Parts: sequence; structure tokens; C-alpha cells
Amino acid sequence: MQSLDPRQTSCFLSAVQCGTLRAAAEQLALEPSTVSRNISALEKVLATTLVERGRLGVRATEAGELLISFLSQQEGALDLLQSEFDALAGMKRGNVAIAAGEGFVGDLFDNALAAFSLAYPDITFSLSVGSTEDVLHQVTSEQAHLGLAYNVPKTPQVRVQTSCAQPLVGLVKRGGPYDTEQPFSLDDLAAMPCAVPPKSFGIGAMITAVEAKQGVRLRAVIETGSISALKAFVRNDMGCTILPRFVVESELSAGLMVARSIPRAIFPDGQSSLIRKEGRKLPQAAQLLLKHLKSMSAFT
Amino acid sequence: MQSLDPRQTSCFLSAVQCGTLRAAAEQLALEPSTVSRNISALEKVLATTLVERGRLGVRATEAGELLISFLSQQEGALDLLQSEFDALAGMKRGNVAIAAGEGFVGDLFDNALAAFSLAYPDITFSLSVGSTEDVLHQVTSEQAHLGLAYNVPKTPQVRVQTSCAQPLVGLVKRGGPYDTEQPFSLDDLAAMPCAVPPKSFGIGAMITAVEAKQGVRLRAVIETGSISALKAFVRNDMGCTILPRFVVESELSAGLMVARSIPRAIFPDGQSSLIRKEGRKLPQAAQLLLKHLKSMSAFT
DNA sequence: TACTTTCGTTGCGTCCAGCGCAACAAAGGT
DNA sequence: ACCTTTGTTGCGCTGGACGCAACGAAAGTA
Repeated sequence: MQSLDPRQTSCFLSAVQCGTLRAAAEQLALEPSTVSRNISALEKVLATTLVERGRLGVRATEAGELLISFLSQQEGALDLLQSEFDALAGMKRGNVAIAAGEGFVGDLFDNALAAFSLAYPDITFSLSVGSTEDVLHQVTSEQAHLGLAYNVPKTPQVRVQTSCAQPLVGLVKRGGPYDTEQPFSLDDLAAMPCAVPPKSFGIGAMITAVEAKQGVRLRAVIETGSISALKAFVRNDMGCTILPRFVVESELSAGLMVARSIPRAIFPDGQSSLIRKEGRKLPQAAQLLLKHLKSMSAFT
Repeated sequence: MQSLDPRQTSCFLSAVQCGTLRAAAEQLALEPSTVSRNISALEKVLATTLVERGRLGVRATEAGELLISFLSQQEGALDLLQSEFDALAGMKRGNVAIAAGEGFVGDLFDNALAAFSLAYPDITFSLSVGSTEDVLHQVTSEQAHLGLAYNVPKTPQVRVQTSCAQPLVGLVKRGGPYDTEQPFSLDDLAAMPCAVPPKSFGIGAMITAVEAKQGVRLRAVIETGSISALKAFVRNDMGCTILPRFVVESELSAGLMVARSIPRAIFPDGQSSLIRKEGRKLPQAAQLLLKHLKSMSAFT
């Protein structure tokens, strides 16, 4: 009964993920020859070909796909084992991988992670920031334990742990030329330059849907996934952006910008959601964090 | 995300199985210092104590028990992966473990394994020979993939893949003093010396049941599980033995002995069965062999 | 109580398995 | 036709892992 050498399997996984042995070598800080040899050794141990090789790089064979799946399951099982150890020892330790829309980041740190880290100093985090699509993908592919996103589409693979209606508001510089000092009508919005997120973001998708439904087009001067850029757009009085209120709590408090509501007839309420993969057993640390994330502004 | 080094885990498993590091070292052909270091390294990687150490040796901690369980599951998953590889590649390779009553051995080789091995030269076999009880145990404890036995009792753990009614016949030397040249009555059988298998054999159990029911006792001069011995008993004209016909096909063809039928009123038909453990997923090679075994004389 | 035996551990020296480097052949791109 | 990038292989180097020896601790025995 043979067993698998972690150095060999990590070379294999990296190679099929990167697409070439040389890219894998770079990722692993090894030489291509090392990666090549380790994969060959693994193929010998398992007596099967794991990758197709060529000038265009490598691709997993069907057997390779089986091994990827096996290793993924094994990693999950090892995570579980580790968290069982942690639970057993009464220690709260581990790493939690979070994928979040950038809009959540301020809220996440201000209203959750700061206090949590104080209580559990041995728990670490991996935070990746991206679109609603990215968050969804990270959660379903088990690269992230938890996801924070806006307007997550319903999918059987994802369990919405908690969510909250979060209407979009129009954000402009207080007292600037775009500040009409009253709720925005669609005409108001259409008349001024806007900065919006792309469609892969929950907000961007919603804006696109409203444009289609209302037969109107916003003057999207800037389209970006960067919340900082959207904020900077407003801060510099270049026009208006449309975001959920919780994204800019601190800027509103500081009086840098004002939020004007938009009638529900134009923009129905969106949802901010805390998600996890359905059926995935989370390590202890992630389960602990789950409870704390409910105190975020996004969910109140 | 750490992973487990097979050298470390094998030292750990051996130590908890053997009870001392020194015994494990001996088993693994290593030095005690090596085993000690490997276990310590594993504990460091997992950040938990896996064994309690003392003058009386080592014992797994609760965390250690979790790891043992994990490694066992991993080994099972790896076996399955390997057989998936085999199936995928269309390669006919692997080892099939068979447990059989000795009576099946001739039939097994003559009518199944010879042709099968020609067609699949890379498939190997482990054959253990024993009683019906032994066969049953080997199959249910997954030491054997397939079992060949006579009069297998019904049990939910066992699936009978194929079976066939196989009446017992009286076997005597052709033309010898015990050859009455007509079917045996119970009195005939009781009057001559017999060689019979023990009760743990399907045949032996059946004989015992008939003795009880008919209120008669055979002169069991020899009781043995060795089919060769039973045949030799007849070949030397020492008396009669009682077996299913397929056990002695070649001897009958060669004219060395004759088979006289026994009325069903005395011995109801027995069953020869090909069995496997219910719910166990068989490797590809065993599944292939399964089909071929149906052509044995025992099942026609 | 004193001595013996067996346990796991640690210091130290040795060595070879696995690495990096360089060069190569093959295949796709320009 | 030439260039670039791919994966592979020969060869030399080295440090990680091993064996050996000795140690301290704990249980067994006389």
C-alpha cells in the first residue's frame, strides 16, 4: 500500500493549476526539473499518467482529474481533522479564509474582525477581495470558508447564513453641484456623471437590470470594481455613485459625502449576504467567526 | 495548509500498533531514534500530542485515535482511487483475493483461472483455502474479494452472486468391494467406512444434519478438511466419501472412481455459491473475474 | 534496597536522495 | 527560417534524515 508524497502532489497540483511546469516551478520556488521529476515520480508510484505534456504546457488527464478531486477531499478531511484536534485541545486556533466584496471590507474590520482577533489571537485570516462572482466562486470551490457579497444569486451550492435588505443610495459630495438635497429621481441620476461597478458585482448587475427595465442609461463615466475609486470619484465631486449605505458609513459620519435615497420603484432593495458552501463542514475557527460576522452593519 | 509525511505517519501507526517505539523500529527496520524523531516531527506539524510515552511504551492519545481513524479512511480512499485509475485506463491489473473451499480448487483452475490468466496476464490472485466458515469470515472481513463455498448460510452481510444446486454423491473406487453398481441407500452408506469433512465445511454440516434427522451414524473413519485426502481415501479403496460431483470431475473422467447418486430423501440438494460482501465496491479486476467464475462446473 | 532491564530521547557523524544548474530536443509562434 | 518556450535529462553538490552510541528515567527482580 503506497502513499503519496506531499512534495510530489504539490508539484502536480501546482502544475495543473498554473498550466505549465515552469510556472509551477516559479510558484513553488523550485526548478522546472524538480517539478518535472516529482510529477514523473508520482506517476510511477500511481502507475498512471496524470498530465498530458506538450509545447503548450500541461493539462490533467482524466486520471489526473481524479487525483485532484481526491487531494481536494483529503485536504478538506485534513482541515476537519485539524479542527477536531483544536476543538479537542480546547484551543481556538486556525485560519479562516474569507472572500468579500470590497464594500464589506471597512465594515468587516470595524465591526467584526477587530474585536474577534482580540478574543481569539491565534486565529488568522486569509481575505480575498473581488466581485460577487468572484466571492461565489471562491466559496463554491472551497477556497474560502465564508463569503460576503451583495445580491448573491440563489444557487443550491450556497447556503446564505444571514442576509439583510440593504437599499442602494445615491452618494454625492455634500453641498456640491450634484447635491440636490432631496431624494434622487431616475432623471436626476441619468443627468449626472456616474461611477458604477461592473456587472460581475451585485450592485453592477442590479444597475444594469434597472437600466433595462426603465429604458434609461446612466452616464457611467467610470466603471470599476474598486470601491476606493468610487469613493474618490464622489470625494472629488466628479459626480454620483450608487452603493449600499453600509459601504460608506465612516465617510458619511465624517460628513464627506451625503446619501440621498432612491425610490424603491427605481431600485428595489438589494441584499447583503454572508454565505458558505452548502454541505461543507467548517473548521471550528470559521464557525466561531460566523457568529461574530452577524454584528456587521451589512446585516443590521 | 500542511500535509502529512508518509514516513512520519507510518512510524506513528507502527508505534501505536506495536506498543513501543523499539518494537516499531524493529518492524520498520529503523532505529528507535528515527521512529522517535518522526513521531515528534508529526506532532509538531499537527501541533498536538499523538502518543503518551512512558517506560511501558506508548499509547495513542485521543488526538492520536483521531489520526489513526483519519489515516485508515485515507488508505481506503487511496485504494478506491487506485481502482478508479485501473478502471479508467482500461488496464486489467491488480490482485484478486479469493477464499475457496478446497473442493472448488480444481474446478476453479480448470474452468476459470487458466483461461482468465491467459486473457489478463497482469491480474494476480491470492487464494486461501478453507472451510465454509473460513470462506465466510474472509469475505465478510474483507480479506477476500470473492468466496467459493458450499451451503453458505444466509447472512445480510453476504451477497450470493451466483449459485447452483449441487447434489452430494457417494464416491467409491470403480469395481471395488464398495461399488454396489447402483444408487446408495442410507444403510449402504452406514455399512461402509467413510471419510468426511468436519462440520465447519458445508458438506460436513449437511452430513451431520442428515445423521441427526435419520437417526443413523456414518462410520466416519477419517474426518478431514483436505479434499486430496478424501480422494486418496477413495483411490486406495478404503471406503466411501461424500462430495458434490464437480469436486471430482477429472477423477471421474479418468475412470478412477465412480459416483453413485444418493436419494434426495436422504440428502437434499446442497448449493454451491459464489459470494461477495454486500455493499463492498470491488476493484475492477475482481469484477472481471466475477463474470468468468460463472463458467465453473460448480455453477452449471 | 540495590541492581538490572527496557523504555524514549538526544548528540554527533555520515551519506545519499533530491535539489539546482546547464544543456538539450521538440514544438509552436512570428 | 528563425526565435521562443516547453519539458526532460546528465551531473555535481549539499543538507536533511538516518544510524550509532550514550544517556536518564522508570519499572522489574533478587
